[in-house]
Amino acid sequence: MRQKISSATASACLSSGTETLIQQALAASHARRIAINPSFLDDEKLPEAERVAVLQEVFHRNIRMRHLERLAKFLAPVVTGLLPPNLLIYGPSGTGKSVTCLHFLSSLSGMCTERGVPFRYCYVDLTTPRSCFGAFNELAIALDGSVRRYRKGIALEQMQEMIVSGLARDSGFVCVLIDEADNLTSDADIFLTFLAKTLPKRVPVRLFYVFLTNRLEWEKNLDPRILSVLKKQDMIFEPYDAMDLLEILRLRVEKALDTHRVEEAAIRKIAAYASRETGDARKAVELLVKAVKVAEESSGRLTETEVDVAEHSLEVDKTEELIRSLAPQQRLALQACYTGIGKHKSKISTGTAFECYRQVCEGAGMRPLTQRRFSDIVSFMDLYGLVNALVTSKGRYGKTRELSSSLPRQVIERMLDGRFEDQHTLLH
DNA sequence: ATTCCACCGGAAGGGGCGGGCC
DNA sequence: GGCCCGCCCCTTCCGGTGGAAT
Repeated sequence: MRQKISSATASACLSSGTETLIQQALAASHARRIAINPSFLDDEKLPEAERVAVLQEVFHRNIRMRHLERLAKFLAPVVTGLLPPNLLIYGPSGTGKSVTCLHFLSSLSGMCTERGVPFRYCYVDLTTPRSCFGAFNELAIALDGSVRRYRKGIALEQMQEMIVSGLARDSGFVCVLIDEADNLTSDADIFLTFLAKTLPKRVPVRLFYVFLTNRLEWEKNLDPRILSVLKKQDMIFEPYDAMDLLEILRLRVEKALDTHRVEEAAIRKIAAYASRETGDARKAVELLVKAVKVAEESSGRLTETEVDVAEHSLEVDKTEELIRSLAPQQRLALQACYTGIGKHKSKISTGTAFECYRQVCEGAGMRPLTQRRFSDIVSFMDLYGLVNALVTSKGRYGKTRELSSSLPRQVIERMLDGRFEDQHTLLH
């Protein structure tokens, strides 16, 4: 019915002048536009020079000053020709570890050039988990400055030779910044031994390393011999507090948005949300972007209301994304749990949920997993907050986990309607 | 105090698969 | 390109458990 009407209006529009409609839509969206310069909301889209300029400005606003001071204390000897210690920097994601270090190293490099001290730095990004081979690959690419990737299947020794020969012609100081160093999945020891022992002996340059990690316990899993060779200094980056986040957000707002349409209270609220959660600056900017989008689609002003709406919809987006990324069996299990919870109007036991799951599997034409495995999946979903699973004892009637809902109603409805299914089947 | 339920969750082992290595 | 190792997913088995019922 609804479809009929909409197709009827559509054909009417076509005949009566689609162009007018498009113009109207454009004018309306223009009138509500807040993001004048949206690329400033996404660092990835900025050209290198602009990105550096934005960073300069961030650091001019007394953000991360203490950390810059400490970095300077450790690394400044380079300018006078002394080899600084290696650094290990801890801090949760989104606390600006990489950004601060890159900014600092770029300034340091500038000073060294002025004073005629040969210095360069390179950035090894292990954000996506890498094996030992992958790490060598990244390092080789970072050192020789090319974009090519070395072919898989080369022996590790050969990779090491390439790295050595890449540095053989160099002289002066080289700083290697290794981001997310804890992401080495296998044989981290081989990689680090090479960095700490082999490489410095075999190349004429004077090497020092800065490792970044967000796991405090990383160091404990390492071979103590490597640690002693590294002779490193430790530093900690705390999460941003609300005031820092507010400064960062204000800068973005000034650069990217129409400030007349943005209320200060809204920005404060975003900063408060983000600092209450993890103090992650990326998340704060993400929320700002969403709020701007919400505002542009509705009132055309960014106020606290838009921030609340954006916060909620971001939450929904995240859980829906999580559900979409589940393996088929996990998704069936999740569906079964919510079918069961819906049917019984209350908490259900693992046994009941498993029964539902068997039926759902039958409906979907899939072989059900064992109850043991199902139980593991429930634990997993509990861990990720997709269901609440509380272990309770019902005395003589056994011990079980009570499953209850933990998702917003609209997400459950969409899931049970099978609306996530479509995209999944399209993918396959 | 003891029994007993209904499941928890650890351990071990098999099969499949992808990535590292040559 | 092909081999092989290690990892992941899954099953099977089984001892463990908190508290209502007896």
